[in-house]
Parts: sequence; structure tokens; C-alpha cells
Amino acid sequence: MPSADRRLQPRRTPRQVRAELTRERILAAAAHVFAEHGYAAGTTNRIAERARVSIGSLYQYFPNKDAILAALLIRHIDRGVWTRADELDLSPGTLEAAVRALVRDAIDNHGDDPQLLRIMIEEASFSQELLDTIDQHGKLRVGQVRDLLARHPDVHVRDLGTAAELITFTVETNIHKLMAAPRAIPVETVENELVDMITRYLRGPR
Amino acid sequence: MPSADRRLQPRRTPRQVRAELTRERILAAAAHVFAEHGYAAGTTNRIAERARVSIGSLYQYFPNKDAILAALLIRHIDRGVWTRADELDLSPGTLEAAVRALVRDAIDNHGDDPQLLRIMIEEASFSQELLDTIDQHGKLRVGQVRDLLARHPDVHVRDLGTAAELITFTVETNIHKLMAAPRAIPVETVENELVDMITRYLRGPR
DNA sequence: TACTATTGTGAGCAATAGCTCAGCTCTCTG
DNA sequence: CAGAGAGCTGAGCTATTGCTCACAATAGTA
Repeated sequence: MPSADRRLQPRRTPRQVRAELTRERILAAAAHVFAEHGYAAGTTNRIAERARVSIGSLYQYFPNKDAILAALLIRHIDRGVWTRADELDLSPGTLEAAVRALVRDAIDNHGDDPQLLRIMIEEASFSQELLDTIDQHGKLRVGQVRDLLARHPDVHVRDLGTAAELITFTVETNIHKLMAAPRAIPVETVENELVDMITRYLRGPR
Repeated sequence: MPSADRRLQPRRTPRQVRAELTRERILAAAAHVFAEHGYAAGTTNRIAERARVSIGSLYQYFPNKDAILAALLIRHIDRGVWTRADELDLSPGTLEAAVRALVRDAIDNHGDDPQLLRIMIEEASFSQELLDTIDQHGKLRVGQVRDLLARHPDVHVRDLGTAAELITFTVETNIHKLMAAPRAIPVETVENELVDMITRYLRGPR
């Protein structure tokens, strides 16, 4: 079995500007095509066509279809889409304010292309290498939330780890759903309700 | 464009017992194959092979691949997997007990084959006909939850509809995740935390 | 301008998918 | 037991996919 490196690494690195532009065009096209058709039906020919680039060019920068999706994912991660929790305000204040910051963060993170993100998470069959990277980032985020909870005096839950996991996932998916579907309920409403629910949960009995 | 009916309807209906058995074997095999390989990689040949049936037989009962998944979905719906909310105890009692019943219901519903359910919901490209059926069942469930909330004296939320949608989805996906992943957190723990969170949310301020 | 390295092209190959069909076997009925 | 229809088979057709490769065009350098 070829190593994950070889399977995802580009076969040629751009040296001239136009090459970099071509690479970008391919990635942009791939993002659109995957979001519109899904991963399986998002064919490489369709991507090349949309990028107004020949199929040959596509395969100069990406050794295979998986590599395109991998590049897309890495770009998202590098842009901080899943790591912005780093900058979360951990300073003491109202518990509600902290929770709201968490929810806002999730909303911001889904601004880009929620449909694409869905595809990337759910439909693709990633290499173990990539899966680990994603998982690591997820764990990191939950850990940060856990720390935030631990630091706040108003938090009273049975188990910090469980609570962190529960609220992180709940916020994530609810926002996810909200952004993917045609806005049936206003964003602010969902934000408020989520904040209410989680705050009351964290405050504990009484 | 052929009508959705024609695209999903079987081309031959079983008249003898052995035919019915064949049909069942195919469906059972499809459930396994889809759950294991996903929809795209779950090829019809693989399904036929696993069912120990020739590929020709498969196409006698299902006009195309989509129809197999559709049949699987319809069977789930008919079995009441998504409609058991009908039987939800709406009689008055502790709010917490009602919420717990809701969560338990979700847990029960995911008992069958969570992996398959995931595939069916997320990976397949359904016909509009089927999508409508699913959506209808979803709306029905949310409606029932809404009624339950409306009837309970302890519930104090800004908007019943929003609350119903929020908690239905939150319970659904959290349980979903719990059952799909290798049980990192015990079921009972998640159940308790979910019940706590939702109950406190519904009880409202104070 | 001439030479080289980089970048871009697209017809078409190999693999594989969904699916068909001509003909077989089995079950039922009289 | 014989005939008919229901059920079953699987080689292989057709379409499509991911991907290659021989070549053409462009950019950089002298």
C-alpha cells in the first residue's frame, strides 16, 4: 500500500504565478462542484470543466480525486475555520456571555460554504492521516470548551468532560442545520434559544 | 423525465413464496452492504453477491439502485421506526419524565442499524417523492412534541414551535452520534445530561 | 532570437459501474 | 405428466469514471 503522503501529495508544485492561479481555480471549482453534486457525483472532469482548465492540468497538481478534497479540507483548517476557538474570550464574566460567544463562533465558522463542509465531513472516505487531523482538531476544541467551563464559577455540572462534549456538539450541529436549510427560523432566534438552553444546563440545579 | 413512481416501482411483484424470500434476501443484503461500504460504493453486484442471488434477479424486483434504498427506507418507516412518537405518553406527570420518554424513544429508534440509517439520511440522493415522505414524518414528530409541550403546565418558553424543533433535533442528533461512535460515554450518562439540559430549558427562567 | 523549463491540452485508455436479455430451472395446475 | 408461467441465471453491453500521455503553448533567460 502506498503511503498516505504519496497518495495526497501534489505531483508538481507551482513555480510561476499562473500555475498557482490554476491550482486555485481548480480548488474553487472543486468546492462548488462537490457542494452541488456531492463527492461521488462530483467528477474530476466536471471540476476541470468548471475551472476552465483541461483535465490534464488538474492531474498535474492533484495526484487523484481524494487529494483535491484533502487540499480543500487542509485549506479550511489552515484558514482557522475549525480553530478559531483559540481566540475565544476566556475571561470571567456572565456565563451567558461566554456561552453566547461560543454559539457566535459556531455561526461564524459556518459562514463559508456549509454545504461543502457537510460533504467533506460526511461523504468522503478520508485517509487515516486526515481523519486523525480532523479528530485532533475536534478534541482540541472540546478541550478548550472544557477549560472554559472549568474556569467559570457559575458552572455546576456532574462531569465537565461530558458537558463540554454535549454542548460543543449540540451547538455545532444545530448551527449546521440552521445554515444548511433555507432559513425557516431566524438566526438570532436560534442563537438565543441555544444560549438559554445551554446556560441553564451549565448553571445546574437551582 | 420519467415519473418518480416508475423509477421506484418494482418491475415484478412476487407471487410465490420463494420470490418473496429472494426479495427479502436482497433487501437484507443491501442493508448490510450499504452500511458497510456506503451508498456509492455499495454496488448492486456486491448486493446480489451477498444475497447469494444473481444480479438479474435483483433487477427483477428493483428497477434500479435507488429503488433498493427507497424500499429499505419505506420499510423502516412502515415498521414505525420514525413514527413511534405516536405512542408517546402525553399524559401529565413530571416534565422531566416526559422529556426522558422523548430521549428514550430516540434511543430505541436507533437500535436497528444506525450506520445504515446514517447512510440513508446523509448519503443518498432521494427522489422528491421520498424526500417529501421523510420531511412529512419529521414535521409530524416535531408537531407531536409541540403538542406535548403545549399541554404541560411547567413549560415556559418564548415560542413553542422553535422549542419543539430545537429539542427534537438536539435529541435526535446527539443520540445519533452516541450510537454511531464507539461508545465513549455510557448511554445512561448522555441520557441523563440531555434530559437535564432540555428540562431546565423548558422550565424557563427561575 | 534561440533554448529550456514550466505549464497547459484533450483524445482516449483501463476499470468499473449499472443494468439487459436470452435462455435456463422450478412450481403450480389440470 | 405436460404445459405455462413464475422465478432465476450470469455473460456481457453500454455508459461513465478516474486518470495517462504525447504533444503544444507559454514564460524565463541568454
